[in-house]
Amino acid sequence: MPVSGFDQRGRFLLSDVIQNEGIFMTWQPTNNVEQDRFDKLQRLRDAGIDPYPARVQRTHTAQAAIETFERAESGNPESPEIIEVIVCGRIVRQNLKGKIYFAHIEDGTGRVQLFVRIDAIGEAMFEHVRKDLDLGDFLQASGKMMRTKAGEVSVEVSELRLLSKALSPLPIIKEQRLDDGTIERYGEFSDVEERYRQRYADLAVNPDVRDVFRKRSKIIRAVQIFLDNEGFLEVETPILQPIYGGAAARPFTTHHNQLHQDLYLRISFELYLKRLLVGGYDGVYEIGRDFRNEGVSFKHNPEFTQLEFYKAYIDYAGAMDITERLVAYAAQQVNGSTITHFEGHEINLSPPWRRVTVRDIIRQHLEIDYVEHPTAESLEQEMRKSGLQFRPGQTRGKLIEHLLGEVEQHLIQPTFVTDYPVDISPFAKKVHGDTTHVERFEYYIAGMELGNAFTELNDPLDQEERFLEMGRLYGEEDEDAAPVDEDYLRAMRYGMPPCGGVGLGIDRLVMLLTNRSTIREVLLFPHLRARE
RNA sequence: GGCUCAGUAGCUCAAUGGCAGAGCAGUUGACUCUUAAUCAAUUGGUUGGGGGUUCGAGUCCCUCCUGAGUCACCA
Repeated sequence: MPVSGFDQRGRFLLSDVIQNEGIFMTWQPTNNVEQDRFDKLQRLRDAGIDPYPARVQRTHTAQAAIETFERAESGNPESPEIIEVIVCGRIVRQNLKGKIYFAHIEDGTGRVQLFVRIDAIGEAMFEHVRKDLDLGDFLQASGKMMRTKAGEVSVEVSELRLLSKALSPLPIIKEQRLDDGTIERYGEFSDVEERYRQRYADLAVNPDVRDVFRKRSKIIRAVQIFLDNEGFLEVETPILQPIYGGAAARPFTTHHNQLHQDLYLRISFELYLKRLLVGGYDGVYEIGRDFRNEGVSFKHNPEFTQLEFYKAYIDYAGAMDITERLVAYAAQQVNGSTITHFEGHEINLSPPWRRVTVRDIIRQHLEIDYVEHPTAESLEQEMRKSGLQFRPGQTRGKLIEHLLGEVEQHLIQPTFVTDYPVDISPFAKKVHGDTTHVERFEYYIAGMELGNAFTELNDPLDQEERFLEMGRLYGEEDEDAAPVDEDYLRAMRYGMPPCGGVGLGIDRLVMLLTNRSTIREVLLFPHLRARE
């Protein structure tokens, strides 16, 4: 029945519509592999086999089936107790050998081999096994646990059910376990773009990738446990904000239709979390997504996961203490060690970390002492003399930040860089007796900034002045200059206890602890440009 | 956004401006203990899209798309 046009759901039907069990399909096999699989699907349906049944039974995971058998075997090596199992999983390797069929199926716990004899399941079913099963299909297998002559613990299958037919082929990876226990791979799915665009396929065939995200989950859990044990309260604050702030970044904007209100996706949690200290909590933290409408790079994604924590009655030195213990704890929990290996570097995360001022670190690496250059003009001149490339006409604070950027790549071992110029740090308290610097630190590991922290400014009048000063520095039209948050100032006027606050880029921490060189490798679905 | 590099079969990759190929997977056949199974035969391509140069373009030129690296940007 040749048809083209729009169907009821608005899908355009490009070609002949195939009617299949009452389902109208617009999908067509795109190559001979898919065509073959589609033919198999039809054959199974014609034989009365549902390729996508709803009911499933499972008594054991792959791992549990093997472990249960091995326990029984070690208890009675001669005639081990009979272990009946029903296991489920995806076919990741199959091998037909005449009238027997071997397959490895994989579930979330690992792989187990199926051993299928034609005598055990009957000729009709074995014919489907011979002809209609593919790598990627999901099976349910019932049978007794046994050990093959080659010594592999397997399920001797008495009943086999198809759970899900895979119409598109997963990229095949063959593996060989070498004598030393390492696994050698033959063939791979390594095209970076396709791996990110089809992360499901990447995860399905690359166990290393699955491990990264298991570790990511563990890291976040470790951070939560650590902070909970330190007496912090985990909270959630608005992602949709009428006024963005707490960082210098361009926001994403959106709109609430019924309220007729423009809203911003948050660029930080800072101003909401500190309102909670005003409210009487001694310590709060939030782990969540920040959104910044800026460039994408190996360490920047438009949305990224941030940890911020604030604790009353500590200053930035106390914040450093918590930070280094937190990171070391996470490393210990996920890797079993506070030593981590990143791109050839061995990095020791054990406290205490090196502490050095912005001024000293720049002096050490670039031989420029910005204190000797009290104006932007003078500092620019000095920077030009050193052959540095930079955008002219910036504030002195921005220039100092640029200098720090030049130093960043050298900070491999964990380093707290402290005492920042006041004009780039509107939420930090000034260093006692120094009106030009604030009690702030950023911390660097493996040449990457992991986070940023201050002795939080709790003087509402100073804060208001800083807001206004920022506005003057950035200019009205600069989106990086967040609007003055009057409600935040009102909160400050009720009184906020002295406190320290820390931000930590979770994605970068995951990069560090999993030895991945780009943020995209630790994001399940990194942002990519849409394909046309 | 600038610069550099890359895009060839489902996957991983070859191909001096001269017949678009291999391995894996797939298909057909053999095999009742395989495990990168093996053996025999075999299908599969708009070489990212469009344009140009040339007798002839995967290859050279222009342009667009996508990605990677790098710079710029990024409290």
